[in-house]
Amino acid sequence: MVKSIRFWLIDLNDGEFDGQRSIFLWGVGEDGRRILLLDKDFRPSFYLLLTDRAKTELILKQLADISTEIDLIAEFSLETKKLLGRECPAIRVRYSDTSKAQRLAARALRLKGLDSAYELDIRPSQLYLLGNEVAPCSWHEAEVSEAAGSHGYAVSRIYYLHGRPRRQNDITYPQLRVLAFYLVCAASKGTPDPKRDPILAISIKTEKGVQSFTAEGENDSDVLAAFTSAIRREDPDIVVGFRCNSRDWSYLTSRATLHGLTLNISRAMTTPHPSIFGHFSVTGRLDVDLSDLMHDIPEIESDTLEALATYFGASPEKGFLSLDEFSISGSWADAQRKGETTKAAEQRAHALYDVCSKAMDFILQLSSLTRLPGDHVLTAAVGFRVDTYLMSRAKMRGELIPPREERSYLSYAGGLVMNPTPGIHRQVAVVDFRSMYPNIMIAYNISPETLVRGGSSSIDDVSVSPEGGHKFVKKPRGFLPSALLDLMAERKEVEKLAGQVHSEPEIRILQAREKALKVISNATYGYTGWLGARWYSKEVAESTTAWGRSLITRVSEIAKGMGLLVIYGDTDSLFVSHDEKRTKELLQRIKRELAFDVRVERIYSMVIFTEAKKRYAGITEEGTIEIFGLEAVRSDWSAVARQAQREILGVLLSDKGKKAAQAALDEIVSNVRSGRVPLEDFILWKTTTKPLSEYTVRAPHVEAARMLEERGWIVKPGDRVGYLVTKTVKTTGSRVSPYRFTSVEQVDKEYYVKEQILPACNRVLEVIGPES
DNA sequence: GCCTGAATAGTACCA
DNA sequence: ACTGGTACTATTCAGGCG
Repeated sequence: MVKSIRFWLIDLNDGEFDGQRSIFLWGVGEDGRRILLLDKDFRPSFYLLLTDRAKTELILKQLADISTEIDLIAEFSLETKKLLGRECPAIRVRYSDTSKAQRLAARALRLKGLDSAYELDIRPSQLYLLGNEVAPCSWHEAEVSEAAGSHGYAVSRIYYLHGRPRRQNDITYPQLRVLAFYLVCAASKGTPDPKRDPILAISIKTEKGVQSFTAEGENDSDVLAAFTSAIRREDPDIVVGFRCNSRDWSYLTSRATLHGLTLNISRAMTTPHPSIFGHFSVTGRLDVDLSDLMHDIPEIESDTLEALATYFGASPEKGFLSLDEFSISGSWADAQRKGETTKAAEQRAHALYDVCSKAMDFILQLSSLTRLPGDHVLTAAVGFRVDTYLMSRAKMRGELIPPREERSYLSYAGGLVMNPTPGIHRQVAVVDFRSMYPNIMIAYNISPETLVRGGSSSIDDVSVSPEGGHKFVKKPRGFLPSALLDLMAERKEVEKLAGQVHSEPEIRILQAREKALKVISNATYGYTGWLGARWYSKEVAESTTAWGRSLITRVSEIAKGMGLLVIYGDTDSLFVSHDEKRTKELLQRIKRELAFDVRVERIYSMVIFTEAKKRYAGITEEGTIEIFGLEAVRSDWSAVARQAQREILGVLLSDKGKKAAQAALDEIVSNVRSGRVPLEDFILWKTTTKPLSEYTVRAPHVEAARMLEERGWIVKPGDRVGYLVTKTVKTTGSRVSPYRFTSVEQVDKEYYVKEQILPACNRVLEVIGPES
């Protein structure tokens, strides 16, 4: 019996059911039941571009012959598609077997009258999302008939789909079950090694509360078994960890293999398996690694769970209990240590749970917007998010999706950065363009297919970019501008809605939706200059920045023409001398003459510039100090130097004069020399960007990392290395030492005074006149 | 071999 | 692993000097 149901799509994959290839859609029904919907009728397809229409019949026959030869079940049909805006005939090939389809394409492209294959580089489950009105983390309506039994899957119903599900315009989501987990491993010699070091504890947090499984002695097989059954019992929709993709899942799998156990925790009773974007897939559930979230939040300085939790206000009231795996090893038999460690792990599982519930709206909205499944969307880099979003738009418009191509790097000019006027300035307005690059792309219709190659077009029909002289047709609206317009229009609408709605979950969801829209529209310009982009176009990227440079230059000229002082400018912002009346006039003139939206982003009652670009500090009228680019906000400077510079800036910006600042500096220096500073404040943190063996110079942080490696620590690209400069006199080599093996007595304080504190502070003090 | 200034490597910032 | 523009430190290297 066929009936209509509503469901929310959690995850999807393609696999086999009853010996038949099917798309598996894992969802939550309106009644809260966890369900599996099977689409047995979906066949992915790719396209072959037809260059010679007269040969169609012949080509179709040849294609059929090849398929028979390679034993591929395929259907062919002639369709009219668009390629970069131009209509063109294409042969659609519906196929059942991906690798055979690739073989068919390889041979087909040798035939006369065919040119390039499209959409063969996209996975079937992704094609399913793109080609239909189906989106992850969204509500759908579908016609289904119920299958008997649950076939061993962890769902309460299985349905066969009749036709495709249809996405509904509803941004809410059902009550989802979340399970957060945190792993503590023994670390007998540096970084825990799954071959050697057992898992000492796993803490999990669900709606019901916190629970821990701890190893008896060195045997963690019970821990693994308890964790497995806990997941099956709790049946979460979302499994949340921290570094679970880069560490926990493979650690768990390795330990399980060692004990001959199986971590069959997915809804298909399979084990977590590595998938695309360096991600682990737990079929039917969303595996969310919250460490990925930090790439989206630059405000979080250190890349730790504790910093993430603090940012989201999810830390325990009295702070986290310390958890140093290195020191636990060997003392696990001690009941008190064991208890403390377990408590610390529980705090972290709890914090992850809370962070997840606060970040969930954004993750789900981003997934639903881009159509990247909820567990991929955080792991996928910004470029892939834009890529997927554009792919779904292309599909809906009958546009062929361009393949990802190998390209060589070509540089182009970016934003304009002006030389600042050094010194202290009072009453300064920062005027900036709102969403400059997206608006430029819309205004000049900049897109790969609106670009005119060759010079035949009439000058009235095109916009010509400054400097590069690239031409873009004014009509019809381009692919990227139309995407940006939609994104910005929806953003405005969502903003408006958020202002009208007052109930708590709805407001949060709307704000998250807005953030997702913003992320995609802001990244689109950069995306066009990215070699990996399907819609890569250097001309598009460089024209966008060229118009940007021209705009900011004109703003600067207008300001100067009005007798305002232009103190600094970078890309889309301009610092000008401020008084109420003339700033207002400036804005009006810009709007009138340039037809772009500008606003006063900030008014500083005082701002300090050195001679350097991209580095300044200001104080607002409310007394908030903001620092950009200077040492005080650089994570690779020591805390002593950063704090010192911050303090000096504080004195100067509260108008206490240079002498007072100098006095404050003297005190800081003597305090450091007299030795009342903790070790942590001297640590220098730097990130390694590649394997240690690839470094060509003996950089300090690399030397420190090598010392760590000697002691059993594994330093991977992207890891932060903390080190100190010590007094050790060595004839050659460096004077650095990894922080966990250094005592404060070894620290070379003179280095920190002369090479850290004084340069950072003097840079600022030097630009201040003696009388200030 | 030692000193010095220029070139290069490396990182993290701003927009 | 979205872009280019930028500052800054430490290391490395080339060249002058004795």
